[in-house]
Amino acid sequence: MTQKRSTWQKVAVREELGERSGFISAQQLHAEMVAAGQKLGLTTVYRALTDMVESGEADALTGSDGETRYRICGQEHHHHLICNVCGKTVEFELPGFEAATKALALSHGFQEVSHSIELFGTCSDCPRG
Amino acid sequence: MTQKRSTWQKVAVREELGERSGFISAQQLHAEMVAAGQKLGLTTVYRALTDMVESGEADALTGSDGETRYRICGQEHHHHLICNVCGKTVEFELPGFEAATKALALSHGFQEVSHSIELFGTCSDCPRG
DNA sequence: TTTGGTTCGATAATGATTTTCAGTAAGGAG
DNA sequence: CTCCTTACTGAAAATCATTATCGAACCAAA
Repeated sequence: MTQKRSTWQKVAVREELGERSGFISAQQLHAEMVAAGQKLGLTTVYRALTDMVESGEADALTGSDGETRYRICGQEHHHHLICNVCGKTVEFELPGFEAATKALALSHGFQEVSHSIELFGTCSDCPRG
Repeated sequence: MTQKRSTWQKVAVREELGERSGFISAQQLHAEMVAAGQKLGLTTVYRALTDMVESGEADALTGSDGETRYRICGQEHHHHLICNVCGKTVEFELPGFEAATKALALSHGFQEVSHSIELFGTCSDCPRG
């Protein structure tokens, strides 16, 4: 059976991503790793990130510009509070909301409901616009 | 100053979009309009849709597949409940939630907060998976 | 070291969206 | 109504992120 191998490339991607607190695109992450002297291919970075998302190690977030950004995160269900300026991300939970949305969806006849909740703003470290 | 002109193409896109209850991609909308006998360019459809989003006449939603889908909607603040199968969309509001998210964001030092909330599920008209 | 996979990564391909740019047509001025 | 000015149109080319190809590199183990 196909089992995953641990390579220095994958480890490097995981570490590089782990050093950040916000979301970053595959392209950008790759560019910075190359700039830092690590020789790996863009394809590999994409593969490593995709693997991490599948295994629940990272979250993927597709922005309105069509670019997908990634971030290390825990496996528990949570949502994100994201700074528009610096990209800093805070995870949070909203007790009661899960149930409320589910009830609302059911009242409209929807089943197998999932939800996507993201809050965007400017964090205290960044100048206000 | 640059003012907008009204063309039959823009009107046609607005009408075609208005006849639908769910989100649809620019490509798909264009394909159906052409199939229906209307001769207009894909570029024009993109432009018309972008204009409508800017003017608040429509909502744009970028999915995880990188495709942007559009839908006619009112200007009041609302969220969407979307069927994964047929694309049917229901608008809803969540009284109290707006305040809750804002308070949560502020407690983390974030300001100028906006949020994105989408619920996905299978509607009563579609077979469950 | 030979074998049988898995992984790498340069490059080509894909596919949605945008840009170009020359030709078309609103819509106000006369 | 006719003439302009300039936004609009749309076919084709350009972008750009992401994915597919496929031979080379690599790992574990027999």
